[in-house]
Amino acid sequence: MAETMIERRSGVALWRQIADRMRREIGEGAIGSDGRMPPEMALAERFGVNRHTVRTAIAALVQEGVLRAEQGRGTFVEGRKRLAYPIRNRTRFSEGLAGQSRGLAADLLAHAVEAAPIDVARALMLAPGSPVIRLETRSHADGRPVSRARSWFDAQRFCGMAEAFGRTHSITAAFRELGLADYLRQSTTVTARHADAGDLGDLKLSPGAIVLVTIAINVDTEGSPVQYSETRFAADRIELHIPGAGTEAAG
Amino acid sequence: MAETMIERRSGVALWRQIADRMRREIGEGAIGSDGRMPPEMALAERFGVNRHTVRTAIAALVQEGVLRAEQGRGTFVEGRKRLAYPIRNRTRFSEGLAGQSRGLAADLLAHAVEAAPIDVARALMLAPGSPVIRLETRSHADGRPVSRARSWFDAQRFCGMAEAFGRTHSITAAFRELGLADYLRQSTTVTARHADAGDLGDLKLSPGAIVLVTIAINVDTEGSPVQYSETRFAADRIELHIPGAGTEAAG
DNA sequence: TAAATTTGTCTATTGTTCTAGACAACTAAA
DNA sequence: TTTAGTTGTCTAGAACAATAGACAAATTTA
Repeated sequence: MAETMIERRSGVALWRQIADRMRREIGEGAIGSDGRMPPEMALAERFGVNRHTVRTAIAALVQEGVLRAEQGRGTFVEGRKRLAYPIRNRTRFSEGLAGQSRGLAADLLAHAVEAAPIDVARALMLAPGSPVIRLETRSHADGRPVSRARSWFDAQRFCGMAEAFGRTHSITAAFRELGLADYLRQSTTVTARHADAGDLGDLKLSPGAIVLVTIAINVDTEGSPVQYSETRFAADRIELHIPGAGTEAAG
Repeated sequence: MAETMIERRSGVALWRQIADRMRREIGEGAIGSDGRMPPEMALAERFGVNRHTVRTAIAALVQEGVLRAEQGRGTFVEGRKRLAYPIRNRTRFSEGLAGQSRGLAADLLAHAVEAAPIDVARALMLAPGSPVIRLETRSHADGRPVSRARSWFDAQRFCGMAEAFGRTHSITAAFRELGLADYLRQSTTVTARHADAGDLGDLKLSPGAIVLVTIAINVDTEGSPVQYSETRFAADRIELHIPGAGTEAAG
C-alpha cells in the first residue's frame, strides 16, 4: 500500500520526495538501522511507485554518500560516523568495535604456508625462510567491509591456524584453540596510502580511496612474537584510537 | 541575468522553486511590498526562465490566495490581513488606513445632480425632491479596490462637489475647498450582503463575495447634515473597527 | 550445483515540466 | 483614439520524470 506523504504533481519529483524521506529516516534510525536498506522492490511497494523511481532516489543518496549499493547483495547505509578502532595492549577486533556496530564478522579470504619474508622473519624472531602461515582475512561491521589483514604466524607453533580461523572467524578464538590463551600488542605502526586494486575489490572502495595501514606485532605473555600483521582499514569507515599512556596497564 | 538559487535537474520543478521563493519574499516584504508584483516578463528575466514557467508559479500562488492576477493591469499581493477601517466621530478614509497600507487612492466613478430620494432627503434634512449631488467613488489601498461609496450632498450648499473631488480625490479636501473645514460622523449603520453585479465589477470581486455596507451621516460642527453615504467594503479586504465609547470625545 | 534474491542495464511508452513564439484581451497612459 | 504595457490563451516541441517489462550480473541460500 502506498504511503500518504508522496504527492504527485506537486512540482517536486517523486524520486526527490522519496530520497529526502529516506535520508531523514536513515538519520533517525527508522530505516536501515542495521546498515542494510530494504530491497528496491520493497521500497517501491511501500512508497507506491515503480522500482525505477526508487532507484533514482537511491542513486541520488549514493551520490551524496549516504547509501552504497552492491549488486546482488543489497543497498547499505554509508557515510555514518567512522567507527573508532581502539589500539591498546589488548587489541581485539570484535571487542574493540562491540557496541559501536552490529554484524561484526571476519572471514578468511586466503591462506598459505610460505617461507618467511625478511620483515616477517625479523618480527616473529624466526630465521629468514622459516615456514610461516599467511592468513588473508577481511572484517565487516554494519554489513560493510572495514578492514583487510594479512597476518603471519609461525607455522610450527600454530599449525592448524587457517582451519581454526575458518571455524571460529576469530584470531583470538583460533589462538585459544591452539593453546594460546592470551596475547598482547607489542607494537603498532600506522601509515596511510591510496587503496590499491586489492583494497578496491575486497573493501568495496572507490578509486582514490584511502586506507589506513597498521603493521602490528602481537606477543604472548612471555614476550615471544606470535603474530605479525599488516591491516588495511577503509579510512572513511574507521579511525584508529590510541588511548593515552595511563588508560590501560601494560602487559 | 539569472538568479543563482534556481536549480535545474534537482527534482524540484522550477515553477515550484520560484513559487516558494516568491511566497517567502512577499512575506518578508522584499517583493510586492506596494501590493504590486513585477510583470511576468521581469520575473522571468530575473529567475532566468521562460515567462510560462513564472506563470505556473504565479498560478500556484493565486490558487493559494497569496496573489491575484488581473488581465491588463498586473499581479497583486492578495490574502494579507484585512485592513482595519476605524469608524469614529472623525472618520476619514485616508487617515483611517494610513500606516496600514500604501497606495491609498480614491477616484470618481460617476456623478450627477438628481432629486433627493426619500431616505436621502430625510437624512440630509431636506425636502423630498430637493436637488442633491450624487457621487460614486471608489477607494483603493495596496493597489486593490477596497470600497465603493455612493454619497449625496445638498446641491445648493456644496455646488462644485464633483469637480472638487475630481481634483483632490478626497471628500475631506473637497469639503474644505467648499468652505467646510471640519465634519463629524453622526451615525453609522452596518449591514452585510452578497456583492451585486456592480460590486463585482468595481471591487473586482468573485461571484459570491460579501460586501460590508455602511450607511453613514456626516454633520458639520453645527450639527447640520452635510453628507449621506452608502459605502460597500470588500469584506475579505476590510474589517470595520468601532472604538469603544471612551476612545474619542464626542463632537 | 541449482534456485532464489537483489542490484544493474536496456528498451519503450506515457505524462509532466520547460521553452518558444504568436496573438488575443484588457488596462492605463499619451 | 492610439499606443504601450500587462495578463490570458493557444500551439508545438524539447527536456525531464515515471511506468512497465525483460533480462543480465552478482550474491546468497538451499
